[in-house]
Amino acid sequence: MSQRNTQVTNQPTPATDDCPLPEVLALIGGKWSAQVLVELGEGPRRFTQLERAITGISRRMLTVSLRDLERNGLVTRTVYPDSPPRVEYATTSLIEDIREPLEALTNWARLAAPAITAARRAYDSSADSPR
Amino acid sequence: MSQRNTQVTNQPTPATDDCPLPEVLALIGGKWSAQVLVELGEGPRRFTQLERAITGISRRMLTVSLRDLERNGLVTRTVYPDSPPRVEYATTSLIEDIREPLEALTNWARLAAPAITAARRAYDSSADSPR
DNA sequence: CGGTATCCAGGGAGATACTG
DNA sequence: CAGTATCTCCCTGGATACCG
Repeated sequence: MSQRNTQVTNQPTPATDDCPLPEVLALIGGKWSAQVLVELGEGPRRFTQLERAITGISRRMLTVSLRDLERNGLVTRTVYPDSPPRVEYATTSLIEDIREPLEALTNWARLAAPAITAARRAYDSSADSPR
Repeated sequence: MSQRNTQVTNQPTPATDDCPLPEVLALIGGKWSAQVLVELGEGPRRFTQLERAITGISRRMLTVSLRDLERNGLVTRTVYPDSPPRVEYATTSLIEDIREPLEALTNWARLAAPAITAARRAYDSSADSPR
């Protein structure tokens, strides 16, 4: 008898339950995943290409991010039996449909950045003491 | 040389590429922020309203999320000097412009969910042998 | 009602070293 | 070139208790 949860949520359906937005953000919300996707959006890239394009990323985190994206079907990994070894990463068709929303978000970020900075400053100086 | 530095922002911010997508995701990429925004998108809400609408959130995390969103100028907090105390949260105009991209992402999530699940299953079963 | 304060577990992420 | 393997740090987020 696997009883779920002893919570008293007898409400029908909370509006946020069927909202998969947090799950999307979990997919690409990692520190580097978004940048990897953006870079791969330009076209297929090799490992070291990505490593050099994304400032500050380590080999490990690049690997982890790529594996994660690959696991979720967002990028493909193709190994060419060359010497030296050559591996190419590319976005899948799954990505195509979020390119535009993602670009919209990026665009929004550029426009909203000043306001956000101002809001932060105002909040930080009024809420409590600096330092 | 190829210094394309036109801004006077001498902040110690991590000078990533000129792609602010990661920063957007940092704004709303928390576990609950997105759901709070979605809920507030329906209209102004009180604290306990939010707490009950968002299944699984704790008081602390709701407070933290709201404070964070408020600090970044994405939501407002209005205290009415009533008894019992009454506090209302609402989205700011900053949010208006990302409502649509966010909804697009949500929509994409619904459509892509099966493919993602399948990709995960395939990856997990083919990557290597369990055990 | 609308929060804070405190403690604690888990994992995201960095640094470093080694490998086919 | 394209990764793994550890080890560690620290931040996020959960649980609980208390406060104005």
